Amino acid sequence: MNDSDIALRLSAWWEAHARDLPWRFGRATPWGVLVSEVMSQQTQMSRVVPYWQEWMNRWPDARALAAAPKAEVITAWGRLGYPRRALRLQECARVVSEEYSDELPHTYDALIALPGIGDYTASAVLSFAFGQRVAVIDTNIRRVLSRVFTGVESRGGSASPAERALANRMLPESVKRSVTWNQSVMELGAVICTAKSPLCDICPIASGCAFLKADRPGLGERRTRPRQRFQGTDRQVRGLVLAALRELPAHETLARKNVASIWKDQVQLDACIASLDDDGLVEMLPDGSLRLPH
DNA sequence: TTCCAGCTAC
DNA sequence: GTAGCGGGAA
Repeated sequence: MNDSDIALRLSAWWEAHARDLPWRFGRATPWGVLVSEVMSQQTQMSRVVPYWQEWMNRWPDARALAAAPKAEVITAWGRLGYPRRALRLQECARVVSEEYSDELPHTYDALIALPGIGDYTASAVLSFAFGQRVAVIDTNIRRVLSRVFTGVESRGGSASPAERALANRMLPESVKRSVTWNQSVMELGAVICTAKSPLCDICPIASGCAFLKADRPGLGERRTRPRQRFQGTDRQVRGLVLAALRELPAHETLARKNVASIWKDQVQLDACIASLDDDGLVEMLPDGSLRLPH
């Protein structure tokens, strides 16, 4: 199977099996696509769908999100994780509505300059929302291209120059095909060519895969840096603090004694509250009570 | 345990 | 280059 065959098979597989996500198939505005990408950073799409529906229903465009109270934005982010993304998305909305007349810019340089938008998200918006020919490089595409064309697992950390070169080399010349390529390679990585248990039996390009041909060397070995434990970490404590604040009726504050009961270790708790305050996710009042920012 | 459509600050 | 950042699911 040559490169062209692989692209054709993937394209056919995409047509038949693409998940019916609500921001796909031209049903979302460019802003809606961007929101879906930000919500999907380090987060499974299946978890994103209900949040995205609710979010876009409430704030259909950048202008609407820019005008929303911070507390509502943080609350609406719910349990998606990495709540700083919510604040950055709102900052992004502010820039887009004020500097770009509520229309997302169409260039990589302008997109990547927006808060919370990095290389992946900028490229994804250009390809998926604007139909431009750009190599999209995320964890799925890195894994799939590396396996299929190099026969080895991609490594953790940021994409290497070799991986970027590979992604650019394999990107079809045709603008339209390049978009389908990005979509289908990423989708294959998400549902077939997964990290730990790839379903090679039902993979449409198994017969052209160097990784399978080599008997899947190194499958299951740890490729990323060891994860920080969650129990007892600042991340858990920050999550507990925010969860407590989200439960409050709008505009209410959490009294100091209730704040203290969130976590046993008061030193760690205070440090976490300070970092949340730094991030702009909470506000500390002089009397020691706490609330979501306005 | 690892991984998940990453970004940012250091 | 890498630590820190949530929370859920396999």
